[in-house]
Amino acid sequence: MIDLSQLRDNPERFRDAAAAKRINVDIDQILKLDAEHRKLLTEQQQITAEKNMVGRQIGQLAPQLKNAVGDEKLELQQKMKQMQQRPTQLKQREQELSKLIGGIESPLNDLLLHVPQPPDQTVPVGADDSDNVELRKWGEVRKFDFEPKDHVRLGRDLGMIDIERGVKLSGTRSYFLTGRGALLHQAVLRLAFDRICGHGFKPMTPPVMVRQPALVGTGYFPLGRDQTYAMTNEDPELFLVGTAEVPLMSYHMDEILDETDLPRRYVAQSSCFRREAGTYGKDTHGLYRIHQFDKVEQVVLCKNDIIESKGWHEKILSYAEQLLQELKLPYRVVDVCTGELGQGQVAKFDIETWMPSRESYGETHSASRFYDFQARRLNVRYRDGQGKVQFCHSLNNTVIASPRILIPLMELYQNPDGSICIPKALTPYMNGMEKIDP
RNA sequence: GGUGGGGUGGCAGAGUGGUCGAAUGCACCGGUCUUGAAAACCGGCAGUGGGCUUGUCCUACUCGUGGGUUCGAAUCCCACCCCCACCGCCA
Repeated sequence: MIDLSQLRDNPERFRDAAAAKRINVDIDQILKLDAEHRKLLTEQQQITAEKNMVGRQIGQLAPQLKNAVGDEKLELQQKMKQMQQRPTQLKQREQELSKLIGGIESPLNDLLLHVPQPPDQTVPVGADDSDNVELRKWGEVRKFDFEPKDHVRLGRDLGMIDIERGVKLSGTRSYFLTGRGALLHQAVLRLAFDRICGHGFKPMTPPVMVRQPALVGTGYFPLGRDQTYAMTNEDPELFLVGTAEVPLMSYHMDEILDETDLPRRYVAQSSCFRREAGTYGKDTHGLYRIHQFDKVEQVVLCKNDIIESKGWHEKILSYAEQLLQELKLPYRVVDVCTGELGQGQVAKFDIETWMPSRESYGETHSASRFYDFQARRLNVRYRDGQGKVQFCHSLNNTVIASPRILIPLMELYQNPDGSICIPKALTPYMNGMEKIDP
């Protein structure tokens, strides 16, 4: 959620943001409704104030009336009756206004939920991923002196992946990980979890079914609703999360933290569910784009301070990089351009890992910074040193997402004989196994 | 799934129609006292929105949520959400 008073002061900034992020929202309509809303609100509040005042006077009279006798009692009764007329008159107009106000608030709130957070000044301007700016590269891209197999082939030959049976049960973009495939998947997740805990993140196991407020709060609703699986039999409706970011960020919903509690750092592994609506025919091969996967996610809640936010953004990015370096997977970091930013993101760094079968770097990580966008929607605040209540800043990044990370892992570590070496970092998590032989 | 009880400030806990946004205690902050600390005492201590005369200002809303009754609702009525206890079922 953006700050409405900021939008009033500088609507142009939000019009530009909407254009840059290609989000369709009528800023002028918001300004119009807001002005109307405040006008009616003021009128209504004046009426309510008068009504309340008379009510209070009656309240003072009531005990007197109780004790009074004879003429005095009659007099007071009459006075009371007379006084009671005024609030009744006022109430009609008050209710009229209340109806009008309600009629404005719902479309206004709906529009406000669509307004994007403006990107940070430093973000490269652009329309799509071709405008993303590469910041750095790490590692040597492996040149094969034999014909390499892709992960689907490797997975089938080594009994690690069974896509056919996954599809048989659950339809397109579904899969089984089998045998050593399932082990490798668990190993890489556990390594990631342990490493990030080592950086001071609190391990969590969150719910993956959430109610709507968590999704609205984190900014996935209303705009991303069609990407989310809904359990419509439940009342209230439950949704499967697409990332542990949703429950982790919502953990402190409607709370006021103490400044000394910040920063809050959490990590969770969760299954992630994504409908991938509108991607028919895109990335249909293998385990790149699938409906269900597992991910270790890191989130940070920090003070309302831009410098500090940026610092955390760099840090959570570096934690992911360290992990890829430990796994010796070549990657690059890109500064994602304005057109590719989500509604609430002010800046985003993606890590793309080299995937031989795609002959390109493919996105494996995404580190986002929101400033107070999510905290406003989730109402996550803290009391600062001066006792002032402020919205937190929030950030998140992938630590590892699997099986997508198995694509580079399997393809880059393959040998001419069809076997796969297991990276040193993973062997302890594979019960000492160093190689996956045919 | 069934039955019963209950949701009040950071926490505990009073309040069952009338200046109640709410007693009291704890916690917290400031002060007095003290060499210092503790104790004691004094004072402060919710959030959000609107207005303009931007003030130690006015005002509205908030006692789980949303409606209703009433001149007036934390208090009465209805619906929903949640929690607790017991029973049934169960990984």
